[in-house]
Amino acid sequence: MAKANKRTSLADLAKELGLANSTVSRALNHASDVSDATKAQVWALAEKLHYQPNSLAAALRKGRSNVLGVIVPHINGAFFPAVVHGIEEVASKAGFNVMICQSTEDVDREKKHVEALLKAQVDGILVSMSNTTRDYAHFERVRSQGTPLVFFDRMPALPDACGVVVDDYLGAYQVMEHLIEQGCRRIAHFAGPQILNTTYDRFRAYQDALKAHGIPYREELVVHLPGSSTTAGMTAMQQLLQLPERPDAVFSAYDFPAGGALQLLEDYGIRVAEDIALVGFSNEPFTTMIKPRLTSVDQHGTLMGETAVELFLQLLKRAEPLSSRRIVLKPQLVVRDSSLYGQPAFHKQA
Amino acid sequence: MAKANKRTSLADLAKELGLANSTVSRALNHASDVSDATKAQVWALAEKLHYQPNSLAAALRKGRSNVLGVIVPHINGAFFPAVVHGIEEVASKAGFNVMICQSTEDVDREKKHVEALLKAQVDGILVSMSNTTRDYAHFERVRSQGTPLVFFDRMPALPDACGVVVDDYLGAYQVMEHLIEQGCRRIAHFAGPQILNTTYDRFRAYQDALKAHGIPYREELVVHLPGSSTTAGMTAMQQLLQLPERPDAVFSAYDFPAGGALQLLEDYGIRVAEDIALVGFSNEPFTTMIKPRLTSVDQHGTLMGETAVELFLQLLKRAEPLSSRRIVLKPQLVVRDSSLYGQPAFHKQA
DNA sequence: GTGAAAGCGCTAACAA
DNA sequence: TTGTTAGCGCTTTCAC
Repeated sequence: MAKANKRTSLADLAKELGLANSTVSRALNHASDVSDATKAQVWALAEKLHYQPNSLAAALRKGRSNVLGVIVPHINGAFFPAVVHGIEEVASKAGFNVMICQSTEDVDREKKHVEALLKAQVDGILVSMSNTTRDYAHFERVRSQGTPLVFFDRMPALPDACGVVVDDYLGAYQVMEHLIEQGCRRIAHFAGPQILNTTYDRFRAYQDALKAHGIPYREELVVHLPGSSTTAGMTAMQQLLQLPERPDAVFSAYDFPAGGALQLLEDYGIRVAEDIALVGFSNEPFTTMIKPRLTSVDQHGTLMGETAVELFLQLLKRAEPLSSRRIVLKPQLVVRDSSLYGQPAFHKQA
Repeated sequence: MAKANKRTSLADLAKELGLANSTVSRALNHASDVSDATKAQVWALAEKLHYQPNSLAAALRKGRSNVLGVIVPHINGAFFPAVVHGIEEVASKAGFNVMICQSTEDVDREKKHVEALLKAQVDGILVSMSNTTRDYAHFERVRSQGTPLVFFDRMPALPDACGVVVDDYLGAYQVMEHLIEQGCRRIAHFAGPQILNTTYDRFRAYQDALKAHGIPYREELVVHLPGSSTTAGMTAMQQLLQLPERPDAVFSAYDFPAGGALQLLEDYGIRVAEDIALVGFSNEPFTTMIKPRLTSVDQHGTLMGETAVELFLQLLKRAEPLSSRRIVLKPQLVVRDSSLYGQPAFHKQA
């Protein structure tokens, strides 16, 4: 009877029912101009034969795939997974399937993913740049093809780029004001890659806040992290401890290095909070699990993802390439024990 | 000149060069039976016009998409991201693009993702089941369509299922032997969903190890976690502390609840390790950041992902549905401070 | 080494 | 309400 080796196609249904392909197509797509009887007939057979529409064929014909491509640097930690979650939530409600790709902080992969997504005829691309991305030609290509392109968190310095970011400058500035308020004056900074808007802004805020409060900027108090790992923070902290005069606070551009610093300080018998204040950035879940709990800045990852998709949906609607829109979310400073300078840390009391 | 509103197609190249579509197709695919001159010509024009092959069309025609679908319960924590990383590594080397979907522990989403992947004509599906999955009809459909299906970590109790798991039973058994060796006798267990092979096996090992060592099984020492979060562990620990006699050890089926328990114990002034041993499962990065550092079991996520893809590639080769293959990886007990019962914990010395 | 023609599975004019 | 027809962009026989 049925050919064993082949999936049933729309044409199979049509033939079996003596209907035209177009009628079956309309029936399956709940078109209004098909009799209920026919619809029922078609659907019944479709169920019976386990008919699976071929979305490739539909996409080819329609010129749109209902797929949204997403490129993230990685899915470690909690931030990008949160963004992805937000993206999926809104995208699926809007009828889009999401295709997630990791660049693993590698431009070449990023480029390859852009290519692949374009070839796969995705209806739009959401990107958070890798930290090795220097030129934006691959992004220009996307837009020149007319494919909506929305950045999130990490976006290039292009005047017409569209995207959602968090106000890293503000978040970092608040961290600094908080530390200064605590009485800290020799505040060190663990800096991230200066090529990224995010960590660049955090560094700028560090500098500006110092200046605004009449605290001299000391180059020796800034350590450029080779990565965002715990060990990177341990090495950085070690370097700071070599200084003739120890800093009284460290503002790390990421949480994990701050965690590493905390471990190292403990090894040296230096009490976090009491002897040295410590602040991270990202509000990773582990910040509440360590002692003392780590002060950090929340970036509202889920909201960012949701907003990015909404931006994409707007781009999709209008044909003109929409004047560059940059949505800026407010970060949130979350003060915990680690930054309460001079106060005995919680774990010493227990 | 060129129509502004349309991407250049293979046919455009052919027309422009006065060649047949087929020739251009062969040239682009580096076929051997095309003259080098023609190839060069075609490639030059392709570059010039920024030609992007339409992989949908190719897939439709060829009957294969070179896309591998992956469904994970979530990408929180470090385990599943590690698996995904392993998958991407091997898959991309084999020329496959990976499409990642999260079920968020929701069967309905899992089913929808299966459907979507099938419709998108993926060449195979890799799944780690959600913890709400009870029937496997949607998986049967995949295989009945002839699409290779490989499970990883969480797999259904189907005799012919193919997949890669870690030996959870062994890992848990080692945990128990370790604790018993430390002198623990009132060992509690934070149990995961018993519907999942993974957490079910961890629980079984808990029971079997007790029995093997002549330690009575006490129902009141087992708490079934409502989730794998920190707070779930705090609540569970609180429950255990209500008991007339406190346990001297807790083996948690997940790391995060163990972390939660640790926090709660600290609040109660109960010293982890010294007063009560604590062990988790998964070897999350945070386990080394807390004090005392948490003993755990590593599940080799990356290797699992790599292996899963290799299994998929094997399935793809042979036409027959390959006798069920179940690859079992050895877990690794990582002993840290938290389980050294009776010994003063590291954080008290500093 | 190249071309002509058919068709993957679906949708969308247009006609009836 | 349904059918006819054409074609999305590509690959693949089969000729030449």
